Parts: sequence; structure tokens; C-alpha cells
Amino acid sequence: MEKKPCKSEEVEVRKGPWTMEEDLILVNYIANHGEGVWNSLAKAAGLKRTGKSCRLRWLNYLRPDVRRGNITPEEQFLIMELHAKWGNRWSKIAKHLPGRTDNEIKNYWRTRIQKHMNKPAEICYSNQSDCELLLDQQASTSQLPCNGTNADFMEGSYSPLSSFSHCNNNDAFYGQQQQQQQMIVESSSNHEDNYWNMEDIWSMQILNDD
DNA sequence: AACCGGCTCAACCGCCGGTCG
DNA sequence: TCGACCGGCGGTTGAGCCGGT
Repeated sequence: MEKKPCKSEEVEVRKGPWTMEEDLILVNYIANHGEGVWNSLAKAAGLKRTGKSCRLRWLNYLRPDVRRGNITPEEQFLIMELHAKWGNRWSKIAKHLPGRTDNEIKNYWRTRIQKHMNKPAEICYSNQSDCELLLDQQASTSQLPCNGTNADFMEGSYSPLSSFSHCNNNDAFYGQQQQQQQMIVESSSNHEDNYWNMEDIWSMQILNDD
């Protein structure tokens, strides 16, 4: 009874960046068994990771409906509007941006929006015109990383769905995957052998799924 | 070409509330 | 009722990338 429970099993807990093998194991396991108790899942899948780490990796990166990069002007407007309303309630804000994670929104806010907060026009953005003012400022400083152009947005011709219309697939699940893969391919075409994208992960998962 | 500083974002940390035995 | 466990959340960190000098 002197032995502390579980301590001996905590010896080997991996931290740091996830490897492709770990991603594959996690995706494969969830595809076959679904999400469950994360600590148990980590052990059952044979991952030397904490349940928290697995959950975070799945929710922020591996989940098939995660959209990555290319925050659209409308999303930016929504983020600013909801942040003005709720403050740093990132998960609450994320619920109103399908496919976006709280972590991504949080990062986006801190790196792309917060640094401009000293500018007077950005202090109050409770309506569309305020947002347009901000977007106009950002356009002049080339700070807007998005698919749709500012001109599209200003002229009202831009639609948040239009950038993804090529993915209008009956199978929403794989449509989102394709959309995600395309974005990743477009944004990181110079990745070398040490990198991989969700196409790699999911194609391997599909192969292993039978 | 090398160095440096700023930027980005994946991942971790610590805390809190809910649930269950 | 209480303690252990778990998930969720917001804040923070650090490695890698990139552009400027």
C-alpha cells in the first residue's frame, strides 16, 4: 500500500510537438472508437500523452471540420463584435464561428487585432461601418490575411461561403476535409518531408479504417 | 551571407466547475 | 458531504519562420 497509484505509469509522458505517428494513432483511434474519456483514450490508443494533450490536439488540429488560416473579413468583424460584447470568452466566440477553434481565435486576436488597439478607429467597432473603417486601415497596412479581398467585402459582393463554394459537397464531412486540405496545400506548398497535412493523415486513416 | 528582431501559432499550464462514487 | 477525477477555459510560452539590415 506504500506505492502511490499511477505514479509509476506517469514516467513516460511525452510533451512538445506531435509527430505524424501520434496524429495517425489518435485519428485512427477516434475514427474507430469515437471520443470518450480522454485519459482512458490516450492509454487505450497507446499514446504517451496526457488526455488533455490528446483532446487539445484533436480539437485544435485533427478534427475534420477544423478550418485553418485565412480568417475572412466577415469572421474578423464577427470576432471583433463578439469580443466587444463578451470580452475574452474565446470558446463562446468560437461557437459562433463554425470550424474555428478558441485557440485560433485567441491567437488571431492577440497577434492581428490587439496590436492595433491603440488606433482610435478600432476602439469602438459596434457596427459595420466601424469595421469597415478598421478594414480600410488594415488594407493600407497590408495586415489582412484573407481569401476574400477588402474590395469584395466593401462592395458587398463577398460572401463567406463563396470562398468555399468549390467544396459544396453532399458529404459535408469530406467536403470540409477537402476544403481544409486545399487551404493547407495552398498555404504551405513549400513544406518538406518533415511536414504533413491533413490529407496525409486522413488518407492514411481511411486506408486503415477497414 | 549572416545576423537579428518581430511575428505566428501549436502546445502547455494552472485554475475552475461539474460529475461521480 | 467530500474527495478524486475529468473536461473546459483563458493565459502564457517557446520554437520556427520571415523580413529587414
